Amino acid sequence: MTVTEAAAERLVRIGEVARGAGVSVRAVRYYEQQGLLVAERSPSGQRLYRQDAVPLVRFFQQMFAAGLTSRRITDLLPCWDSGHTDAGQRAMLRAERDRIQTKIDDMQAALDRLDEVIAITDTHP
Amino acid sequence: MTVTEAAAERLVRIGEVARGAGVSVRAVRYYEQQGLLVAERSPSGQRLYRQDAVPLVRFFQQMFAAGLTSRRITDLLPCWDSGHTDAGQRAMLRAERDRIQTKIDDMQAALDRLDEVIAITDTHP
DNA sequence: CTAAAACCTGACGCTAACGTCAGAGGCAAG
DNA sequence: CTTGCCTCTGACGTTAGCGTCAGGTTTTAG
Repeated sequence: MTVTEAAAERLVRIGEVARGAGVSVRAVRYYEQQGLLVAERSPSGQRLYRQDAVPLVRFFQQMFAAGLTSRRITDLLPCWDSGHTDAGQRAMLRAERDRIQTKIDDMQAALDRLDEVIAITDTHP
Repeated sequence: MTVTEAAAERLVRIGEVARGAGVSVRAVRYYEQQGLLVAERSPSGQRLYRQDAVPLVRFFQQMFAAGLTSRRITDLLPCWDSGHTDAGQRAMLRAERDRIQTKIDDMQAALDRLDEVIAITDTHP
C-alpha cells in the first residue's frame, strides 16, 4: 500500500509547514540549507512541500531537543527513509542513544539536587 | 560548628582547582568573571581559593549540564550559601526545576524514538 | 486592479561557555 | 642564574540554530 500512486499529492507552501510544525519560516529554510529537507519549486521559485514535511519537521525538533546536530540528523535520515543501515550508521545510532541517556542521567541528578534545596527552603523559610 | 575559626585555611591556586574539578583554568577564570566564584589574591596577584572551591565548581558544572545559565546560578547561589530565600528565589527554583523536568521528558521521548529505530534496524538489517 | 499577505535571496546579529593565542610576570629547583 | 612551569590580563575566535532586517517578487482577497 505504499503510495506510489503519483496521485497529484497536495503540496503546501513554507508558511503552512511552519505553522503546522510550530516553528518559524526561517527555521524551515534553515533545515533545507542544512540538507534536512528537500522541496520542489513552483515555476516562480516558491518552495512546495508534501504534507509529510510537517511531521518530519516535528521530528527534527525532537532530535534537536535531544541534542543532535543537523549534521547528525542528515547522517541518520537514511535509517528512517530507507530502513537500510550500514555498520557506521548503527554505531552512530547507539552513540547518540548513549549520549542522550547520559545527559538524562546528569539532568536527573541536577534535578534531585534542586529538589533538595527546594525542600529545605520550603520547610526552613 | 561553623568553621568560623580563622584557622589559616589552606589556599590553593587556580590550576589545582581546575584539575580537582576537571575543568580548564580558563573556565575557572570565567566563573569568577561571571560572579560565580570569588578568590583572594596573593601579593603578586595570583588567585587563591579555599578547597571548597573544588566541589563548588563541580556543582556549577552540574547546573550547567542541566541548562542553567551562569546568571541564574548567581541569582540562586544565596539559596545555598545562606539557606535563606525570598519568594522570587523560590519561584526561580521551581521554574528551573520544571524546565529541567520538561527537558528530561523531551529527551526521554527522543530516546524512545531512537530505540525504536535501533530495534528495527537490528532485526531488519 | 490594488493592497495586503506571503514568499524569495542574501547577509549580518545573537547567545553562552568557554578555546586559544599573545605578551609578560612569578616561583621552586638545580 | 636560568630553566621550566604556572599564572596574569586582555581580547578575538568558535559553534548552532536560528532572529532579523533589507529590498524585491508573487499570490491572494476583495
